Amino acid sequence: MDSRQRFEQEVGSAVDAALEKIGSPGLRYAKEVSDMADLAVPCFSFSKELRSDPKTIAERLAALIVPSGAISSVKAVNGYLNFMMDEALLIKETLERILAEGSAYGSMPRKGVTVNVEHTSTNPTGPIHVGRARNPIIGDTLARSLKRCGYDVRTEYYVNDVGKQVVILTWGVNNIPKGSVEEEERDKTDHKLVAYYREANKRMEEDDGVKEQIADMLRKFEDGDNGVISRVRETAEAMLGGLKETLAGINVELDKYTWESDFIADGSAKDVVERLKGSKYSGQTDDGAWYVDLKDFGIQGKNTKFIFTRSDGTTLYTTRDLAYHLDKFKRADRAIDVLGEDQKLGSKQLCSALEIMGSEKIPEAMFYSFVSLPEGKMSTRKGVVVYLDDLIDEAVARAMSEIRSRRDDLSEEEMLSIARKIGIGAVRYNIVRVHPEKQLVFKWDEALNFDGNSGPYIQYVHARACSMMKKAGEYGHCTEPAMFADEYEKVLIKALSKLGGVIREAGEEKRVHMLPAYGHEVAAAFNQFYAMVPVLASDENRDARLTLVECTRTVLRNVLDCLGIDCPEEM
RNA sequence: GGACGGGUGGCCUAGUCUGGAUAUGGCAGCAGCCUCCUAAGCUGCAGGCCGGGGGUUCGAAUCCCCUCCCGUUCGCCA
Repeated sequence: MDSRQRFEQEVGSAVDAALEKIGSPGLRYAKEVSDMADLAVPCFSFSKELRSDPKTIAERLAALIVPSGAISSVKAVNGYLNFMMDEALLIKETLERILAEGSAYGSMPRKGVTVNVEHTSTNPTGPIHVGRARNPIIGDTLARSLKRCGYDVRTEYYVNDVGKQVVILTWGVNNIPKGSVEEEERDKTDHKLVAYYREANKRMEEDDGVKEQIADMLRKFEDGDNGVISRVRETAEAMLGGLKETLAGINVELDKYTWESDFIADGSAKDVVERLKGSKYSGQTDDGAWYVDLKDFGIQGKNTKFIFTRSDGTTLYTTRDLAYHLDKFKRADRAIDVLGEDQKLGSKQLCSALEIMGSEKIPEAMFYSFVSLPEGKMSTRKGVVVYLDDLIDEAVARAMSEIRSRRDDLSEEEMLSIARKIGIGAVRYNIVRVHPEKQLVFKWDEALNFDGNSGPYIQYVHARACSMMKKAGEYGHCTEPAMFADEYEKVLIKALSKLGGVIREAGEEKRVHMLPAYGHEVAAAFNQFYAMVPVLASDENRDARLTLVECTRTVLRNVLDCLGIDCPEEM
C-alpha cells in the first residue's frame, strides 16, 4: 500500500468515526480529489438525515476529527470536508519507493492469474493500414499494463487463413504473372502481395471464368484438399511475415500466432457443432443449416438466430472462433479480445454460444472504432488507404529533420536511431491518447504532432533528465522532505506518486488512454520545475533535486514502457 | 426500423461507469521568455448555452425520458 492509499483509508475511518460520534454511523459518502484538497468529502448528502445544512454539518464533523497519520489537516469549506495529506510523508515515501523499486515502481505483485490478450488479428490480405492500427497499439499497451498489474500475460494473433478473402489473394499470387501488375515500390512482402489481391478482386468481378476458378478453389479448400489448403497457408504465411515486420517496427511483438485452419484440421470446430446441436436452443433452417436461437441471451432484433453451420454442414467463422476460445481457456484464466466495433454482435453471439456450451469462462471484449480518412473509410481493395508503414516512415523522416536542425554533434546512424524512437513514439501516443470507441479521422498534421500533448514531449523530458544526470556526475540520494520546499517540487512529487493508480486503471479497467494523459501530466510538471528551479547550480539542494530528477526519469521510463515507447537518452 | 458506440471553445481531446465547489489538456492565434541544467520548452492572454429539449436532485457534461447528427451492425462473409 502506498502513502496515497493509506491516506484515503485514514480519511475514510476518520469520517466514519466522526459520523458515529454524532450518532449517525454508516452514512454513505463520496471521496473525491480536487484542487482544493487532496481528498474532499461532500456533506450535502448528510443534510436530509441530519436535518441540518451541509455547512454546519461539515463544521461539526471537522471539529471532531484530529489530524493524525497521513492526514495533516481537515477543514470545513462550503459544506465540504477538505483533507490535506501529510506532505512530508508523501515526499519521503514516494521518492524512497521509486528509488527502491526502479523499473518495477507502479507495478503490483504477481497474481498468479494468466490472461490471454488477443489483438491485431487482421486478415492476411494486405499491409496493416492506419484504419486498423488502433488494434495492435491498444492491445499491446493493454498487455503491458496488465503485466504491470501482476498478471501473467500472453498475447496472441488469430490468423484468418480460411475463407474467401485469402483464397482470392492466393489465386492472385498463383495465377497472375509477375510483372503484369504494378507492385508497390516498398520492398516488403505484404506490400508486394497486396497488388495481386487487388488485381484478383478486379478480375473476379470482370471475368466469370476467374470467378468460377476462385469458387472452385474455395470448394476444394472446404473439402479439405491439402494442395489448396497448403497453398493458401503458404500465401498467408508470406503476407504475415510482412505484417510482423510492421508490428515489430512499432514495438509490438506477439507471443503466439494461432491459425484458424487448425481448428478445422484438428476437428475441434466439429466438436463445437456437435455440442451446440445438442443444446435446447438449437434448430435447423429449411435448408438444413444449424443455428441456436439467442433471443433469451439479450440479442435483439427480428433475427436472433445465430447460424453455426452452412446447409452443407461446413463450419463458419464464428464456429471456428468458438473452438479457438475454448482452446484459449485451456491455456488461460482470462481472455481479452481487442476487436473492431464491427465485431460487437459477433462477440456477443460468441459469448452466448459459449454459455450454451457450458463454458465457465467467457471472454472480455475491448472495442475500438475505425480510423477513417477525411475522404471516407479506408479500403485495401480500393486502394484508399494510408498504410501504417507509410505513417511510420513519415513520422521518422519528420523526426529526422527535427534532429538534424538542432544537433550537429551526432552521426547519421545516431540521429536515425533517435528519430525512429521519436517517430514511433509520436505515432503510438497519438493513437492511444483518445478513448478507443471514439471515431477518429486521420490527419497527417495531428499524427505527426511532436509538441504539447505528444509522445515526443514526454521523451524530451526524459532526455532532459538523462542529460542533467550525466552532467551532474556523482551525487547522493536525498529524500529528506524538508529539502523539497518549492511548490514545483511538491506538484511534481505528487504526480510521481500517482503512477500505481494509473497503471491499475489502465490494466484492470482497460482504460489505456489514461496512460498518455498521465505521462503528459508528469512531463509538464517536470518542465515547470525545470524552468523555475535550478538543479545543478544549487548548493544545499543539489542532491535532493537530482534525486527528484532521477525519480522522474524512472517514472517516465515506466510510463513509456507501458505505452511501448522507447526512451532515447538524448534528442 | 432495431441494437450498440460517439457528439465537450476554430480544430483535437479528458472527465460520463461512481452526480458536487471556478469543465481537463493540447493544436492553431496573440503577447512575452534562451550571457543559466536540451526553446520538441516555460509564462501570460483570448476562446465554452458540455448536440437540442424535458425530468430527477440541495446540486447534472455525468442519472432518466424524448429528439437530432455521425459511426458500426442486423449474411448459410471473415
